[in-house]
Amino acid sequence: MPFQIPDSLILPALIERPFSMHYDFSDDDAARYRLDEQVGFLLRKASQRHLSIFSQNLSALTATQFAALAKLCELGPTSQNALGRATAMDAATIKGVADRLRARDLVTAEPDPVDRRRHYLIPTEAGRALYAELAGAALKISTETLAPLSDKERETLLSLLAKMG
Amino acid sequence: MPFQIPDSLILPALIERPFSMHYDFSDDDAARYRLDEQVGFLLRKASQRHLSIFSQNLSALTATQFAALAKLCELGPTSQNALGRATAMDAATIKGVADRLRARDLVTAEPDPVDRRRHYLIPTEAGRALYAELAGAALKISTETLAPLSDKERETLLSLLAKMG
DNA sequence: TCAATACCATTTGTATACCAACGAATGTGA
DNA sequence: TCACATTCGTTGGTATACAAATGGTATTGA
Repeated sequence: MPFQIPDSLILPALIERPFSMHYDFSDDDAARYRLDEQVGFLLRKASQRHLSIFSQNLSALTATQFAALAKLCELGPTSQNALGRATAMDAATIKGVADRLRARDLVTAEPDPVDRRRHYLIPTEAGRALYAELAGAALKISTETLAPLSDKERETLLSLLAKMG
Repeated sequence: MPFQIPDSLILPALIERPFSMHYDFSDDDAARYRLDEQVGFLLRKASQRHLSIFSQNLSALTATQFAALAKLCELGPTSQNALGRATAMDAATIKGVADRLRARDLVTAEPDPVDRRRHYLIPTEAGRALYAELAGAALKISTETLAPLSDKERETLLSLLAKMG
């Protein structure tokens, strides 16, 4: 690690500020901000890496489509919006995902006899078979995503992510 | 928490399998798979929450646009693709982001005198001013995203995410 | 019962995100 | 010098993701 000249010697911001600032931060935020250390950037990069591993190991479906199919197989017949809530997709997003799953005959829609607004989504035989066939690969993808971490670190990461909600 | 009937009593999968499987997993992967425990799903949900906090606290730019502008202010004049690499965006993505920043006069493009393929991206005065103005909010967003965690947990999470690449 | 409210599914519009392909320019090695 | 590969920026296509608006339906409360 080479010697780092501190920002305070490089950036004249702290000197050239005769008046008080309009926000609540004591130091020069622009100088302190490091993109590579922000949690949002690290989350985005980790997600990108995961999705890359996913598509390499499971090309039949996207990660989102697999999530919807898996949850639907887990829950059984579910309305479209309810499936969206269970998979963290808003109504507009789950619509597109469900459409693409239906176009491939992995899912069908049945009108709800009680509530005429609703349509149940139901996995087809082909959908259940594909899920059963791919579940192993999906588990392997999770393992591979966490491969850089030790067993204890994996557990820690998952619990911290869950805690962040 | 009401009593939960264990899956083994509901799902006949473990009983109804007379032959060996075609893949390497000893148990019924489809029955073992829980979307809510997979790292990819947890990463997606954490990112969603972060982006929601971001847009609530900083509506002038998207998180991606702010990331590109911040990195450009940090690096100085940079070719478009190089900025994309520095911010984890591929060539097609950074193109759109740079176009939108240029449309708002936060960034300009200058031809590279040595390499006629390249254009330098350079933050304008307005771009630097906006970055300086918003950097504090961006730091606050990171803090708020990590708010459910203790100080020690925050540090742990960031280092584990960084370790995952 | 009826009006206000909430929910369901859909549509439109914008913004990432990535793949694949492309022409132009640059770099390389023999 | 010249074929080859690489890089740069762009384009077209597909797939999330979310905001906002809409029409239809259901629920609720006075």
